[in-house]
Amino acid sequence: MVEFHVDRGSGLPAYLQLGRQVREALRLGWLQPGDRLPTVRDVVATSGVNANTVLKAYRELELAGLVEARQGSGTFVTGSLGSAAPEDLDPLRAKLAAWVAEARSAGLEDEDIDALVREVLSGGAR
Amino acid sequence: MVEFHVDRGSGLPAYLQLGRQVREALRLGWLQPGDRLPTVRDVVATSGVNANTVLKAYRELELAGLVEARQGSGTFVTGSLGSAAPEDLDPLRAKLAAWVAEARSAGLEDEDIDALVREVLSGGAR
DNA sequence: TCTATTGTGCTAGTTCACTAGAACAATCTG
DNA sequence: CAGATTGTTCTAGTGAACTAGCACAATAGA
Repeated sequence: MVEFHVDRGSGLPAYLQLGRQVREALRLGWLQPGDRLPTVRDVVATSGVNANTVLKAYRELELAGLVEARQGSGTFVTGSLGSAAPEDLDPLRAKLAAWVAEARSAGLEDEDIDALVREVLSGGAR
Repeated sequence: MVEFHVDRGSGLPAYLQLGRQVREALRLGWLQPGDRLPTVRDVVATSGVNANTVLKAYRELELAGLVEARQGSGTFVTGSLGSAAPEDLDPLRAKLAAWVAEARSAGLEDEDIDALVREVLSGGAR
C-alpha cells in the first residue's frame, strides 16, 4: 500500500504531487499491476486534500493507462512504468547510496546533491 | 551569466522556477557573490514571463539575503549557498557521471534515475 | 435483499499565479 | 547636464487550482 504525503507550500499542485508519487512508486516497483491504490476517501482523510483533487489525480493516471477505477471496489494499477528490471535496480541503488554517503561526508547537503544530479542529467552543459 | 529557461506546464509557478535556478547556480558555483543577474527586462525577453513575475522571484531572493537589487545598475549576488568547496565538487561530479552512465546503459530513463535518487536521499524508507 | 463502501458528478465560491500596461525613481554613461 | 538603463510600483483583470458540500451510481459482502 502506498502512503501519500502532500506538501502544500511546495508550490506544486496537490493533484500533480499525487500523480507523481504514484508514477514514482511504479518506477521503483513499490506498485505493480493488480495493486490497489488508496481509496479516494482514504487520501482525503490522510492528506487533507479535497475529494475532487484526488479524483483529478486518479483520472489523469487512468487517462495515462496506468490505473483503472472500478466503482464500488477501488482503483487498481493496470500499467507499469520503469524501463529496468527490478533486479537490475538493486546494485545500482547500492552504488548510488555509496556515492550519496561520500557526498554527504564531503559536506554536501541534499539540495547540493539534487543540483548536482540535475546538472549531470542535463548533460553537464556549461 | 545565467540563462533562465521557464517551463510552463511543469506546474511549478514561474517565479519559483526562477528562484530555484538561481539557488541551483549558487550551489554549483555558477554564480558567485558580485555576479550580476540578468536584467528584469532581459528575463522578460528571453523567458516570456511578465516583469512582475520576475520581480517577485528577485524580491524573494533578496529577502533570503542572496541577492541585492541596485536601482539603475542591476541585481547582484551577495550571498552564497552550497556547503562544499567547488574543488571538492569535481571528483564527486565525475563519479556521479559514471554512475549515471551505468544506470542509463542498464536501461534506466531519467525519470527512473530521478526516482531512485529521491528514494536514496529520503533514506530508502518505504 | 439490504447495507456499507467505492467511484462519480455537480454547483458555487475562494485564493493565488500570472498577465497587461503604464508610470515613476535611481543610477550609469557619454 | 542629458539620455539610456535599471529596478519599482500600481491597477485591473483572467484563469487555474482548490475547497465545500451534497447527491448519485455501481459494486461487494452479509
